[in-house]
Order: sequence, then structure tokens, then C-alpha cells
Amino acid sequence: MVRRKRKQERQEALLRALEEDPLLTDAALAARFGVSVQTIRLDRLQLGLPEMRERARELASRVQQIRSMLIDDVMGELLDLKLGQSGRSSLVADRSMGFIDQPIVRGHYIFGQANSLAVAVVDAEKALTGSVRMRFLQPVNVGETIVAEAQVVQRRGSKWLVSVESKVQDKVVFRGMFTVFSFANDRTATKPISPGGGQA
Amino acid sequence: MVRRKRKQERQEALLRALEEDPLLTDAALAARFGVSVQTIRLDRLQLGLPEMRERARELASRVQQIRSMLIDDVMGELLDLKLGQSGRSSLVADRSMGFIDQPIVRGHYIFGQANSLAVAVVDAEKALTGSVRMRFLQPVNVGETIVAEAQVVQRRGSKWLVSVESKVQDKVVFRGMFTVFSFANDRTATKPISPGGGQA
DNA sequence: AACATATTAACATCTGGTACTAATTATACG
DNA sequence: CGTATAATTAGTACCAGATGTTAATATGTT
Repeated sequence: MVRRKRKQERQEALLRALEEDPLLTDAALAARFGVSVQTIRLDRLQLGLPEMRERARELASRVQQIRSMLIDDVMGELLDLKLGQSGRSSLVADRSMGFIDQPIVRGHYIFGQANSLAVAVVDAEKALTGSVRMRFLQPVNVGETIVAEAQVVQRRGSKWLVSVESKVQDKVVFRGMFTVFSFANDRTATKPISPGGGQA
Repeated sequence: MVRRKRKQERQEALLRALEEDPLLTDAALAARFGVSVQTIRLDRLQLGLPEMRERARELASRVQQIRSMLIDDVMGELLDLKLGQSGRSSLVADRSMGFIDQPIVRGHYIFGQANSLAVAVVDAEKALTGSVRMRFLQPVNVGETIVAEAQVVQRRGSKWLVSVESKVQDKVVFRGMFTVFSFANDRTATKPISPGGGQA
């Protein structure tokens, strides 16, 4: 039964192929592996793989989750905001924010939350981060909730100094000092764009 | 022609419904709006909306882009890497990395690229960022390609100092100094986990 | 040769559509 | 009021990409 080997190989290749491109039809797969469509059907049956349209549907429903994650959760949920003074946000670290091989959250998510919050507390329509000094004090595990707290410590015209401290429970995991530049609709004072360029 | 209003209202509602759930079939929509399936077809025709299966396919192909963005592109493409010495990576800023209302790239993508690179150049199986001092010098626009260059400037046991400079064309947009702590398989030296905790 | 496994073929059926034609039902307006 | 026009519904033929079932045909093993 040499054929058994071929079949097994093909089925393994099939899994890899669909992982790479889940939108392949049975006909396309049949052509790729040089077998009949029926054979592919049997393979999918044995492997418990759903048909192409279901695979598309599964992915499609996932995109909605991801989209909302990208828009909202990267910066976390705003718990409290006193414009020009202070703010608080929470971020639930999900698997996708961790490394592939270990459940520790990537730093730029923690930074992203803190940075977004620092920019948000600045009382202006638009603001960009100039410089940052920060420390990652403790690793954060996937599944934990990070609460960031921002305080405006100083303001000179369009240049703001904002400190941010992030905690998981009572454990401080991140501390940073952000220099943020505001411009456009400043609401209280006005001054053109400031030195240092910037990036929110 | 009062009916014109009803039709228009229904078509607006239809757009909203599909935005909320793009996987609704014509039959489901017909039931929801109390009209025949044919009417829904005409509506889609007039509004230029594709059929459900295409909507699913569009979303599904987007998920792959997003997934690869999350895994690979957040850190950019590695152009060059001399372990323990230097590295270079490029990142194409896409729309999703910008603010909703303006085509300027969010800072944490720029930071994420630099941070990932700083961690990558450290000659260890695992490494976490301890502290960072950095400046965002110029805004980066969506569509631009950011090239980050990292240099190890110092090493004391498991504590590394890595400088990163990111450019768009010849314009320096970001500069940062990263303190990175390595642990596990250190390849050259060995030392237990260091002070300062950390987070990659 | 006998038998098991793998593969292919043939056919009916389903879903969610497209494309087109025809008939029916409002609605507005002179 | 009738009638032109718009909107809706119905009917038919067709398609892609499947499913499920049964049967025929390799291919391999003992």
C-alpha cells in the first residue's frame, strides 16, 4: 500500500494549502494536486474541513472582531477623562497581543495604550507625541487587564508634559513621561505648531 | 409618489443592516424589511452592492491582510540582521495605521517597529524591553515606508543598550535609545533575569 | 486469484445567487 | 376619473460550489 503514503502526504499538503489560502475551491485544489475533485471531497471529509464558502464565512465573521479590536482596543476603553487634566483607560490584553511563542504582551500595545491616553487628555483637537521617557517595569501576561492613568504635570502653550502609569491589579507595569504637542482648536490658548515635530 | 420615500428609507436601512452584518442573505433581508427577495435584489443592484458570498470573500481576504499585519508588519520586514550588533527593517504604513480622521501614522506603530527591531538584534532567544528614551521627530504619512536601523551601543551581561533611528527616505522621523534585557539561551554569556523587569 | 484500499465517475439535490421577461400594484397628476 | 409612471412581485432559466449516494475502476497486498 504505497498509495497510503501519497494520500497522507496530499492531505498534509492540503491542510497547509488551506491555511495559506482558505478561499481555494475543491476544483482549484484538485488541479493543484493532480487528483479529481471527488478525491479532494473525500480528503476534506476525512479531515473534517468545511467547504470553501463556510471557510470564507468563518473568516468574515472574525474580521468584525478584529476590526473593533484595532479601532477600540488598541487604545483601550476610556474610563474617565478630564480634558487638560487627567484620564484613565483599561485594556484587556488578548492572545493576539502576545508573542507567538509565549503569553507575554508585546510592549507596543502597552505603549500604545499609554500614548493614546496621553494624547487624549491633552485639551486640543489634534495632538502629537514629541518625546517619551518610559520604563516597562513588569511583564504583562495575556488575559490581564491593564489600567493606565494619565496626569498632566505641566503645560507651556502647546507643549504638554503628561505622566502615565499603567497597572495590572495593584502592580505597576509601566511608567512613562510624554511630551505632547497640541495644535489646531486649542480651546483655551493658541500658538502655532511647536518645535520638535511629533507623532501621536 | 409617497412610495419613493419608502424605497429610499429601505435602501438606507439596507446599507446600515449590511454594514452591521455583511453576511445577511437576500432572503433574510427580504424577511426583515417585509418585501420580496426580488425587491432586495433590485435594491442591491441600484446600490451597487455585491452578493453575500462576495461580501464574505472580501472580508475573508481582508482578515488575511490584517493577520499578517498583526504578525509580521507590525514589526516590519527584516532587511538585515547581525545578531548582537545591528539590524534594519522596513515598514510600509498602511491606512489602518493612521488616525481615522487624518493620514498620519499612529506613534505606536513607529515605536512597535523600532522596539521589535531592538529586541531582535539582541543575541538571545528571549528579550524584553526595560526602558526607552525616544523622540518622534517628524510626522509620518500613511503610504510612506519607514526604515529603522538599530545599533547595539553597549552590553553588560544581559543588559543591552540599543539605539534605533527610523527614516522615511532621508528624513529622520524617530530616534530612540532602548534598554533591553536578554534571558534564556544567551549564546555567549549567561546571567539570570536582570533588574528592571521588562517587556518586549 | 482474491481482497482491500484508493480513486474516479455519474447523477440527483441544495443554497444563494444572476439575468431576463412579464404581470401586478401603488401613486401622482392633468 | 383615467392613465402614465414607478415600484414591486412572480416566473423561468441558468450558474458556482458545494453535498450525498452509488457504482465502477485502478492499484497494492497476501
